Amino acid sequence: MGRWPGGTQERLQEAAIELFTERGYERTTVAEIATRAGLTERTFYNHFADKREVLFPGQDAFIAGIREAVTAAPEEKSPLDAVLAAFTAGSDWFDRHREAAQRRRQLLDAHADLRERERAKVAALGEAIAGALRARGLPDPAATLTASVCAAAHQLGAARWLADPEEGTLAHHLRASFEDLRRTARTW
Amino acid sequence: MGRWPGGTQERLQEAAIELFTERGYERTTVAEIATRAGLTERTFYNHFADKREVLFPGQDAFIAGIREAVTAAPEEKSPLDAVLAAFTAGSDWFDRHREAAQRRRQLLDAHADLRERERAKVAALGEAIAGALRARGLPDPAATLTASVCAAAHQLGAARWLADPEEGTLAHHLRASFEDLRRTARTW
DNA sequence: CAGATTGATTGCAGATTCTGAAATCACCGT
DNA sequence: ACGGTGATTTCAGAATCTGCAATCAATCTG
Repeated sequence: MGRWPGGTQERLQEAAIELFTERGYERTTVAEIATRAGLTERTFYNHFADKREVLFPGQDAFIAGIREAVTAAPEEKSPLDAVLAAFTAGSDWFDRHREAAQRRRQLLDAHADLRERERAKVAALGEAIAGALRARGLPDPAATLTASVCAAAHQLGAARWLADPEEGTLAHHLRASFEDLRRTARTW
Repeated sequence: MGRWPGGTQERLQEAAIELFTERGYERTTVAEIATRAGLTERTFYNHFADKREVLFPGQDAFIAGIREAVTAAPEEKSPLDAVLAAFTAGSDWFDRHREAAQRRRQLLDAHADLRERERAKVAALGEAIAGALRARGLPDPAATLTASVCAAAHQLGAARWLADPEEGTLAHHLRASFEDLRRTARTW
């Protein structure tokens, strides 16, 4: 639609990652990001709620997708299996963007502000899963606790996926983490 | 310690809670909080890293206390029991401040900014527990997963404690939540 | 007791984040 | 050609947060 070159969000994200990598998160201003992308500061805020959000593109859509996948999972599946299936369903997209994910992770690790936002996203993922599990008929407190631990297992799996020198798939590491979870839970 | 009236942090916290309750979080400025406490905006920032932090007094000390208690727990205790004991150890302090905790919770529930900070604190608690469990000899990934689920159970117990019309103790609700956790985990 | 020290508070300047409202711009259908 | 549409821009401004120097009163020191 528009005479403006498309991919505005993408250009802003790329500019942001470049600048954050060059000078660090705090030392780059939103105005600088926008300028590098050939846009203005105000346009940045038309696309992202705040400065941090530029590093979490599509997270809300991802969470919504997980919610729907869990809700729509076959009834006979156990809660954990339903969530694991939802996680692995679109995981090859991440496999195709492994390198970008690694760069992003370095940035998150280096700045407390960004880690705080990430933890909020993880918590939001957990709450979304909890809602979906309740919709499947799992009552509280099981829904809340199961959802929290699934979100934790997802974090664990993603961390191992990024750290794996063999470059195994995300789906593989997610399955392994859920297996570890079951093993660990038996000791509780 | 000084000619200035003591309890500066406490006065700022009370002023903040009052104003947040009256007009909401976004609609009160740091300058207003400081003025109501008889201080200046700059002094507020001498005591709190940012505007949100005024609603999380002593959280870092609390987390440090849990870390130490878990680390120092008797070796024969299971990880879950060690964490539960750490949680319940100082929980009567909260019982004595139940009403304040409820007011605080209402504020957190009403403002996404504040919930984000809370989730970050919960995550920090989880990471502290994970470190303590590793120090006790529990290897990863069990340490990470156990710590996450303990933090989740703590949240659950605290929520029930605040919602309980019978006003049962926090320790009681924490034990109940850990019991629910074990029960739920058996179904995984 | 005068003087130095200390620690908390203050004043001020300024960069930066984020918002609201109105204006601009070019594509698109009619 | 003309108006609608959606994205971008411009502008003004409030609020957050930081750095630095100054102030102030209590306490320590000789």
